[in-house]
Amino acid sequence: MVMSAEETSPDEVPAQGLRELKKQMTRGAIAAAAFKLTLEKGLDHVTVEEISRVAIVSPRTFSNYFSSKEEAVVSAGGQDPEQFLPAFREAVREVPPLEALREVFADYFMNLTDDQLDQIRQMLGLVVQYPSLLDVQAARFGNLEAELRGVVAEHTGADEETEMYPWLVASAGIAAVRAALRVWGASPADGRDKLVKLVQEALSLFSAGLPAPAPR
Amino acid sequence: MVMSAEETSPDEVPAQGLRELKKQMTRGAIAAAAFKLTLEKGLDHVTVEEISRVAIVSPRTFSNYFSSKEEAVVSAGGQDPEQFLPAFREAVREVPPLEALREVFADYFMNLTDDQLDQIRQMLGLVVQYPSLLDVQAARFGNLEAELRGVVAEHTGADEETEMYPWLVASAGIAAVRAALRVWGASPADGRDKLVKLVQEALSLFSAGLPAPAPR
DNA sequence: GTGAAAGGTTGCCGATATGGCAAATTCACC
DNA sequence: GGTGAATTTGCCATATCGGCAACCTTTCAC
Repeated sequence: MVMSAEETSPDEVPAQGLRELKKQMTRGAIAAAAFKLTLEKGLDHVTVEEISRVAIVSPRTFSNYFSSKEEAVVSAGGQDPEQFLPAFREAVREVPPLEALREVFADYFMNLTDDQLDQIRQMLGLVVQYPSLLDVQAARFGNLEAELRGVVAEHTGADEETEMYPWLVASAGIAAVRAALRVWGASPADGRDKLVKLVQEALSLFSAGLPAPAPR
Repeated sequence: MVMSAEETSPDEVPAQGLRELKKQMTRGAIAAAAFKLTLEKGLDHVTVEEISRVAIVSPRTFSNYFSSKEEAVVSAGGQDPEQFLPAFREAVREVPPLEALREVFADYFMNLTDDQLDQIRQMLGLVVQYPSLLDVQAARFGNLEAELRGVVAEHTGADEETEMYPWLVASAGIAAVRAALRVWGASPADGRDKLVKLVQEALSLFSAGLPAPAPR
């Protein structure tokens, strides 16, 4: 009989060893190079070739990982769906979906390092400056939204094809994060705590039905 | 003395005459060609050159109007921000923002022709089939969202830079439309009325704070 | 009308990007 | 250590992106 094949090592081997690790490092190196060069020289003075040179890969390899320089730049922000899904899956079993989103996102932002926060600020700047980056970022958020939607559908038993609830909840979660990031990004003095507070506030507003503010 | 210069004709001259009109026709012809060819041959078997040939313009002119074939295809869907903004501006003075969105979108979908509805269904199919089209469509929705947000901010006196409310309301409006479209698109038998009903229902759910459905 | 200015379209073309294919290299596993 | 699978790379054909200048059409003032 053959054993389960993942029993090789006791500790932290990601999935299948060196191979996967190097792939992540390559991807990270390319993304980091793209991000750094864009900050330095502006998006349109950066070419795939130069990014590849800095990341020490061939241009052909760049294409294996990203389909455009914009994608590489934006992906330097982190925030892959995998970052949130397990925690969300867990949280949604304990509390209502919107509440679960609040927990998961607050937790994520609360535990960022200072460097990561700085990077997010820089990314916000780039995204505001270059519409093409904004579009790519929107696409990334769209992917995350789709994953969240799937979890909501799975958990509540609602069919994505015929019920809007999963769509609306997932959209609300993403919208909360985006709004919080943008407003936070506008105040350079604000730190991690403020960002967390904004995210929670945004989701609370959704829970409250987005009441219209008092007219002036 | 010179008169106001727009008094030329009694009826429907769009803005500044033939020039603008021809531009819109050119844009429409390119978009229609791109859409039609994509339906017939699939996105990746369509080139800018072919689209241009069908639309009877030079490839160079294609570039003057669209920055990619994806953009041309998606823009065939209509739904430019200009379609909604005036009505929304008006409605938001009478009722709360979410309610205004409900009115405006319901009104828009209710008054579509059958041909337009068919086209929307076809576009939904393409967007589901080709992720790159989905991304471009998301970008377009993003533009509309930004315009709506501006109106909300202007009307409520909330500063987009420092307050999340305009972001959240505009996001909810777009999310409602997207969810309604997708769910509607999954049932080929449903007509205009159903779509309108879905949009209204989605916005009602937002107003109600997205209550979690009863667990099963 | 008529002529001049403004705006749109096009051809030309270089810089880049995209992605198939096969050879070369690297890693996993026995 | 050796073998098979996965990754990287070079080569290269096709396609896109846009600057520039010439050409054509509409607008506007007289």
